[in-house]
Amino acid sequence: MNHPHVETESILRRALEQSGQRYTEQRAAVFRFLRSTEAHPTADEVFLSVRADVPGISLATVYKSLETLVGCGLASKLTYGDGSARYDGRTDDHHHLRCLDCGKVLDLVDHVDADEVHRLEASARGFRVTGYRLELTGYCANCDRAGGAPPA
Amino acid sequence: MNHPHVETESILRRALEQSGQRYTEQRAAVFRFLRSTEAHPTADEVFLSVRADVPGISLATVYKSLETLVGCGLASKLTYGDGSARYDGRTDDHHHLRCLDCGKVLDLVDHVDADEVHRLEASARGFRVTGYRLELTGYCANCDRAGGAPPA
DNA sequence: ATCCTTGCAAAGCATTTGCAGTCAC
DNA sequence: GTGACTGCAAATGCTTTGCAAGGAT
Repeated sequence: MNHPHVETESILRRALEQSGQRYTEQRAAVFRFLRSTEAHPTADEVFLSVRADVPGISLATVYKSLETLVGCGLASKLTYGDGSARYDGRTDDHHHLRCLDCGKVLDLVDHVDADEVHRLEASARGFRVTGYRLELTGYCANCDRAGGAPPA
Repeated sequence: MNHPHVETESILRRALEQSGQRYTEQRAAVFRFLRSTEAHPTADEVFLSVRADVPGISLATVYKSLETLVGCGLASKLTYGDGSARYDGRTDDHHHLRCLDCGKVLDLVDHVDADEVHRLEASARGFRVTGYRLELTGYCANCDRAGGAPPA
């Protein structure tokens, strides 16, 4: 943690090299921004923020960069039905809370118990399980307070 | 289970009445088809199948009908990143297996233990949880056999 | 020098919408 | 008879693509 910027840059360089791709200012800026936020931004939000670092960047390049990062395992794409995809710079195994009112996505700081996961895998007969995704839905503190939410 | 068609029809009539909406041949055909399959079809697949019952139906009407059914709680919408949404006529609480190769969605005949769910809810501080969604990903018997899948 | 990447504009695809005619109640 | 629903076509919104110019190795 001594040189966070340098470390981030070399992580990216290494990952790109491994797949025969090139290090560019645009990809670096997108990667840096994703690492700096917990807001799970949409492609457009990434675009708007990254323009501060790289003024001429285009939305198409942001999409391409995000796809590249996901392909390298440096980010993940979260897809919900409503509107656009969101991107997450965290690569460790974790899960999400999603507000049904404002659409905000929060990190869940807990895991499904490993035994429970194995039990579920066992009931998936004839299917080779390689991963899982869990999402709790409900209402965030802000929207709950606003009273826009049914009491379930 | 003596008159499955009749029962299906009255379930739909009742649900529509409750929300001030009308019973139509198109909605009935979409509902019947969703109930008859476990294939988790896309809107387009629903459209193609339902045309056998209601030749003149339009894709827009299929979309509207599916939305109506979801709104009445008679179906649910499954959204993954790849392409189009899928619809599920089952309304009981259950989860899914999704093949990363062919995209097929299967039902998981098991639940997350209730205690485990409560434990996770408790770690979602400041967030009122109203539901959750779990999806196991991997490779179905067909695709696994075909060898198109990395060994994890 | 090679060939990957960018930015632009246009295309693509799933889904939604506006509206006149039709139908359920 | 009234208001909701259908079908058509056009529109929308997110994302991807083709291509010429520029940049990384």
